[in-house]
Amino acid sequence: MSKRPKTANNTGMTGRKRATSYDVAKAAGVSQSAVSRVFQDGASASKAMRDRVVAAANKLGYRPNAIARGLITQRSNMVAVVISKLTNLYYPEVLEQLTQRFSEQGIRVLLFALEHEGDADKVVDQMLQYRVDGILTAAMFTPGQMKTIDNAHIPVVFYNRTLKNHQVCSVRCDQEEGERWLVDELVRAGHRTFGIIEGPADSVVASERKMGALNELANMGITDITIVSGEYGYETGRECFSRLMARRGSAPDAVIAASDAMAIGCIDEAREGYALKVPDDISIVGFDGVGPARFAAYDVTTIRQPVKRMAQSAASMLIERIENPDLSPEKRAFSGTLIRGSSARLRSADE
Amino acid sequence: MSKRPKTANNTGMTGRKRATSYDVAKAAGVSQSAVSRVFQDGASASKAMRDRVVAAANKLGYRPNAIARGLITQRSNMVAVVISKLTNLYYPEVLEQLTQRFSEQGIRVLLFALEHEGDADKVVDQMLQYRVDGILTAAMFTPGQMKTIDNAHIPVVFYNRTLKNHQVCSVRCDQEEGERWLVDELVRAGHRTFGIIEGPADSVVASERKMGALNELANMGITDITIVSGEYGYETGRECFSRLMARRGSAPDAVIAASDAMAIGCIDEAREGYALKVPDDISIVGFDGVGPARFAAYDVTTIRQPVKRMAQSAASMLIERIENPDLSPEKRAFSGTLIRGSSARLRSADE
DNA sequence: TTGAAAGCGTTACCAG
DNA sequence: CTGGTAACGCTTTCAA
Repeated sequence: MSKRPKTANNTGMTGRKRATSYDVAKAAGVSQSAVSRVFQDGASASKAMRDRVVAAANKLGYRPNAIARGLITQRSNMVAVVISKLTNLYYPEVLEQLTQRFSEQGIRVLLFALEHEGDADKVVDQMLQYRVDGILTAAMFTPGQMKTIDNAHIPVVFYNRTLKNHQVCSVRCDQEEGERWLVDELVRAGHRTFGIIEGPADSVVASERKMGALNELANMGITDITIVSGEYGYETGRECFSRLMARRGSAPDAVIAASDAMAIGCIDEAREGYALKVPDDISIVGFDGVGPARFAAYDVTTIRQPVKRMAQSAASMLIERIENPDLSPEKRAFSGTLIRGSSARLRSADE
Repeated sequence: MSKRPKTANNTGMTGRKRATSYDVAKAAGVSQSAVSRVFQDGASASKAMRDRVVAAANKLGYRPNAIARGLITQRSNMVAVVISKLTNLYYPEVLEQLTQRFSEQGIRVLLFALEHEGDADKVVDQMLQYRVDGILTAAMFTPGQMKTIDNAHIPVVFYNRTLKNHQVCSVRCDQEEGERWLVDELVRAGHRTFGIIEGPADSVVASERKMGALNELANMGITDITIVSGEYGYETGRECFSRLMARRGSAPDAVIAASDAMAIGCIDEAREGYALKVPDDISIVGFDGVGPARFAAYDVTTIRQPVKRMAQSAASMLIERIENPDLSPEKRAFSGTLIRGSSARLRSADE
């Protein structure tokens, strides 16, 4: 008989409390350690013992307490996933892939949804309190936040972001390359005057895209460029297009939008507000290759990110770092795919 | 000096391990219980003590271990959120609202993303192991799963679903009422022949919508009805519309689709595949009122669910049940709003 | 207000 | 292979 002070509900399982390994041990007539081993992976337990324990456990509805396990093993088997604007059309797919991949590896996802990329301060504290084994973030951290996280020795993987002056793991789509392709195609198809619809200021992705486009436009000797900016999203896209027209007086040959959602907004505003035909009167391109970009009414010319591969790569990278904390930082960049939709006048692919 | 067997890293904080309340206590020259109290809500601690502890804690980068706390308090402060198809256009907004609301209350979200509604079996086990305080689910549970959950005394709130023969909490949008409105409007505007694009078979929401529409069509004496079915989503919508046309030979007056995404698919297929003008030749309506339904090229006539209110209501309902487990089950039904888009020929609102 | 000590439900280590 | 016992880091009586 165990010397351990008994728990309050040993009087017949009528209580509200859940069964513990002690309850199972008693019911099966074995030691508590034995029960523990039966529910572990590399267990050493005879078949006979295993059967008795499992039977007792089932009868009592016993499940190992992952919280208690985490306390002793120093592994919560939870990772934090940080995402800024969940309604972004693009992130749901990322999130789905991530949770799926983590879940295959027996890792649970603690979700932190930020209103804006800058809101990370409170959540960093939460993540640390919950002792997540790793962090996968699609939002920026400040140097101070990174220091806090590093001090706690928690591996971090950035998704489509990176931190300057700081060695970090990241998985990203090469935004600049993508913009370069778009610009090249547009210029070679004869476009000479450009509008650029820039994304929100606090988004690194947005500024990479803008710089990528601007640099390549400069390379190609294009100088007639008008830039307007706003949040991501459809409504903003429409409004930005109006501002663009107001600023220029007439339509540019092509508009490069920071996201598909903005591109779609531009297309609608061009058609409805200015009676422009897309792509006959104006070419409009986006970025991401998300679902609605494929809707027939838009069929946006865009760069599709290999979301699935990126997400899986990011998850694997984080898991590796959790298992082996001394791995050095690594950056993986994926190329997007040019989607020749019908929202831009490009030369045909085989030309 | 504490009698407690010291931890391995008391030799000067150079180790990799995180600071514990013992470390802080030693650094501040107080007892460990004191540290604990300083980091609690209804604490009783003198200002002097509080200051010393906080100072020491900051120096050591101490954060209370939420896992250990959960073990002793029997409250993980985590809820499970179960969502079936995250890429559904509709769920991201729900998820964003939920996490926001929970986070305000100091509750963390453990996300379980299912591929299909039927995949809940493995995740139920996980939720129980992690001792979540409550479950909010936008996927169905089997009676067996519910029994498991009930045995563990974990409160559950269903989102847009309910369980027959089982008293459960739920928050839903009245799908049948919504379909009734759509049907009424369409019939009163003169539509007499109908196509119904049904959602996936394992979705309760989908079948409620279908039944709502069928019942009201019967009430209105409409008999010319063709039903085709498929998964939710744009591509399926297009394909379903083709099948509908093939089955009927000619276009019906109106098509009632199970979701906005399917409605959008129908619109594109009607236009591109059959050269039909929407809404002149055919009226097409959807359900949900999600973002892309508002894109100008579609402007879907639909029922908008009050997602924000629903999500907040669901979160509150669950929190109440966590705080007071004996509250009786409660069902809340919200009415949607008819959005008079331009994808259907309705009479004007003030007629 | 403060401190000592007893758990919370596991896993890890160590004899047998 | 099995059982006993010491942590894991915290909250919670209970005395002082």
